[in-house]
Amino acid sequence: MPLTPSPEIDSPSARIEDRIVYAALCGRIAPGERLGEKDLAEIFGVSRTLVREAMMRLQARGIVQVSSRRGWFVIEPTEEEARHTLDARRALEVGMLVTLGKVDAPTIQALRAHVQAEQAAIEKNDRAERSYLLGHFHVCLAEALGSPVLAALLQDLTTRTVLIAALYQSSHDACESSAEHELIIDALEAGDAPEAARLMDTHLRHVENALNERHVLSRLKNLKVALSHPD
Amino acid sequence: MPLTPSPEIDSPSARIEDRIVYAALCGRIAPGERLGEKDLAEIFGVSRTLVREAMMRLQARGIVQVSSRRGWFVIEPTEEEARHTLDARRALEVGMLVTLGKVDAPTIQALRAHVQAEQAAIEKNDRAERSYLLGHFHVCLAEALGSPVLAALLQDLTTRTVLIAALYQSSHDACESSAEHELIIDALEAGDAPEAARLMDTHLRHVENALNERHVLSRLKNLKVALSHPD
DNA sequence: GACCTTTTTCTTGTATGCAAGATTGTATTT
DNA sequence: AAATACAATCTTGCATACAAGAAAAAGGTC
Repeated sequence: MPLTPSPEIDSPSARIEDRIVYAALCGRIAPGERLGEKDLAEIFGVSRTLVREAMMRLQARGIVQVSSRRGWFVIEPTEEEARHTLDARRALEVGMLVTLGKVDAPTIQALRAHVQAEQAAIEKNDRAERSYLLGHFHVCLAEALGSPVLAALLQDLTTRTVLIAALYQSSHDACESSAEHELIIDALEAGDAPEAARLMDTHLRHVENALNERHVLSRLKNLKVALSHPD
Repeated sequence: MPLTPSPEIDSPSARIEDRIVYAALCGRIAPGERLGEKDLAEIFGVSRTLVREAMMRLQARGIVQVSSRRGWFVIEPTEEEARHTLDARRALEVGMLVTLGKVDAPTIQALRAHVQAEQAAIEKNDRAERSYLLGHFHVCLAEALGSPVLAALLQDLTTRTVLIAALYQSSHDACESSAEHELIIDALEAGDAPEAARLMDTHLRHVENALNERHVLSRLKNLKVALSHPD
C-alpha cells in the first residue's frame, strides 16, 4: 500500500522519511516517541547523516521535533495545537470540495474501492491497515480532485491527526468514519459539492469533538494517573 | 520585517532557511537559480553541513529541489504545477475564510496597517518590500483568523506563488492586489465571511488569469526569444 | 575546422570524528 | 539517610575527508 511518493523517492533518506510517516500513519509510532539517530541509523543500515536528512525534512513537515542534545521526538501536540491542526484540515478540505468539487465516474469508483478496503480492514480488525486507510482516504480525495499539492499537504496533516487521535485517545469510531467517507463520495457522485463540503465539515468536527469528550492524556499526566493508586 | 519564525529559530540552519525564503519572497532570488552548497556555506560562514540541513527543509517545503550531483535549484514550476499551486491556495484560503471567518476589531486594525504598508511600498516603488508585503498579507490573514497552522502552510504557498509570478511575468498589478486585500478586510469587518471568501476567490483567480494572458516564459523559451533576431 | 576521446574540475553524496551539553549514576559529605 | 558534588555516559551539533558522478575543458584524430 504505497504512500504518495516523496520527491527523489529513490534517495535513501527519502525512504527513511517515508517509512517513518507510514509507521506513524499506521499507529505503530506513538506521539512523544523518541527517534534516536543512532538507533535509526542501525535499523536502516546507514550513517547518522542520512537519518539526519530525513529528520530535517520530517521536522519541516511538522511530524517530528528536536530537543537540543536530548533527542528527536515524534510530535506530541498540546490540546490547543491539536485543535489548530484540525481547524486547518477543516478549512483545507472544505475549501477543496467547494472550489474544485468535480470528479468523473472512474475516479468515484476508485474512491469507492478505497472505502471498501477501509471496511475490509475494519472487518478483519487490522488496526494498522485501518488507521492507515482511514487517514489516507483524505489524501486520495485530494488526488481525485486533481490537486497533488493539496494531497501533499493533507498527507502531513492527516499524519498529525493520527498522532493527535492516539494522544487524546479519540473515541471516534472507525466504522462511523468510513460511513462518513462513503456519504461524501455519494454527494460528489451526485455532483453536489456544497453538500460534500458540509459532510466533510461535520466529519472533521466529529473527530474534533472526540477530543472534547476524553480529556487530555499527556505523557506526564498519563504517568501521574498510572501511579496514583499504588494499591 | 520578520517572517513567521521557523521552529528552533536560533539554530544556524534555520537562519539560512529563513533568509532564503525571505529573499525569494522579495523577488531577489529567481526561479531556477542555482544555490550551491559551497557558495552558501561561504556566505553564511558555516560548513556545508548546515547549508544542507537548510536545503533539506526547504526541499520538504517545496521551495528548492536537487538534481543529483548537479546542484540545488530554486523551483521552476511548469505551467501545470503553477496552476496546481494556485488551485491549492484558492481552496485553502477560501476554506479558511468560510470556516473561521471571524476577527475582532484590533486584528482588523492590524490588517489595515499591513495594507497601508503595502501601499506605502508601492508608492515608494520599493519592489522588494512590495513583493514581500503583498505575499505576506495572506500569512497575516491566516494568523488573524487564529490559525498558525494555515499561516505556516501559506508561507510556503505564497513563496511559491511569488516564484511563479516571476517565472510567468505575471502582469497582475500590485496596486490592484492591494486594493483587493482592502476589500477582503472590509468584508471581514462587516462580519460577512462568505463575501470575504468570494473576494479571495476572485483575487486568486486574477493572479491565475495573469498566467493565462502572458504565455509561458520558461528559461529556455526566454533565451530563444532573446536570441531570435540577431539583428 | 569538426568530431570524438580523455582528463580534469566541480558538484553533491555519505561516512566519520570530535566537541558540547544533557542526563544518569555514583560517591562523598553532612 | 538526604542532599550535593562529581564523573561517566549518551545525545545531538557541526566540520571535515573522501567517494562518485556530471559537466566542462583539453587533447588528439580525421
